Amino acid sequence: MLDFAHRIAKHLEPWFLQHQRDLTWRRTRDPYAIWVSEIMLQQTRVDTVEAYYGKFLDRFPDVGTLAAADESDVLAAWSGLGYYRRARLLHAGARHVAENLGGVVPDEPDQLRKIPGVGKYTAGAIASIAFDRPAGLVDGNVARVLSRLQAIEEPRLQDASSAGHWAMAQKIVQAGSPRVLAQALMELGATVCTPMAPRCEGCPVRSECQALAKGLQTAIPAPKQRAPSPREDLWAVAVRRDGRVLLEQRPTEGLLAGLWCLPLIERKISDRAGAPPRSIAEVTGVKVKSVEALAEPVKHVFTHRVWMLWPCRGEAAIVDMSHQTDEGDTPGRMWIAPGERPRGGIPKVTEKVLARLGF
DNA sequence: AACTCGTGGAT
DNA sequence: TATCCAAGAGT
Repeated sequence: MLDFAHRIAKHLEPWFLQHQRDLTWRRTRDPYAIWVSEIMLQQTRVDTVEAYYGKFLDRFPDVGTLAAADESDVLAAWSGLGYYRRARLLHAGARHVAENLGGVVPDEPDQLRKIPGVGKYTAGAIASIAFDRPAGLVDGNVARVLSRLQAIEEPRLQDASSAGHWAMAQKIVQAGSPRVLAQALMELGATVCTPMAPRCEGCPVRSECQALAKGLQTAIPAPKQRAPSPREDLWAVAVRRDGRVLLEQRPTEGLLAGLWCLPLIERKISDRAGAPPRSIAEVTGVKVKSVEALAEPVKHVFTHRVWMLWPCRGEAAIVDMSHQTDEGDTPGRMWIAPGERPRGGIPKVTEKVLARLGF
């Protein structure tokens, strides 16, 4: 008589081999390429990653190339993908592997964990998927699948940090091909055992599912409540000079750290009659005259806050040309023409506002 | 341990 | 429209 983990594995392996989606990163066994895919896929949907993955690998085809690259170029390739710290950590990780490991991606989870940006999940994913090592992994999909299969109703035991899930995932991937089973657990969660309306009719392990037996498949896992996002109203100041617009680099800490945005200035309640304040007399060291509000605000929703960006236009006053450098301006400051973009990271929110302004 | 960090699709 | 949350990691 097979134990639970072996019964799951027995059903899951043939199901995955027949029903898996054709995803670009499943066409390679290059550990570096799989590593890149896992970083991109953190908290990010498959369809979104597909739009970036091939271009990124074309640009940075191996560890050495990525390690030797400038961070600004890595961020440029990541622009629009979000969670930009991932790009910096991936870059640092490539340097770690190039400098300390001879450019060879390790196959042991303990060694993988030492790579910047590689946590418990990603270490298990690279070890199992790239090297077929019996390393368990628990992401949001696996946590949901295992919670339902075992009808775990305690919220603390449902999420991906649960030690019980890690132990069970380990047992399951060891009961067959780790490479197949690790991906199969996630694929099941992504395509069948979905959060909202699980397709239990087509589930290869429905005979093992205690949640289904108890009618709890939509009650598990319990929905987690999140605090409402505060709204921030900001003036997005388009300072123009000679047909160009001013971008500035955000602070090195916090939201959109180090990325290129239009200068943003708090829009106070007292401003809301419609006019930008006279306090926008200087932006990023550039003197501004004749500030005028433009059209509707750009709404941008982050995980923990909402930005309402109110575009306004100002003409640059006489600029002190001693600020000019060979790169074109002061570090952290850039004038761009329509269609032009600086090296470095540009978040989607910047692109939204630039599009509104015709840049 | 709770919080931070982007974006977009599904419902 | 509002809400959830996705192949998480670092602090």
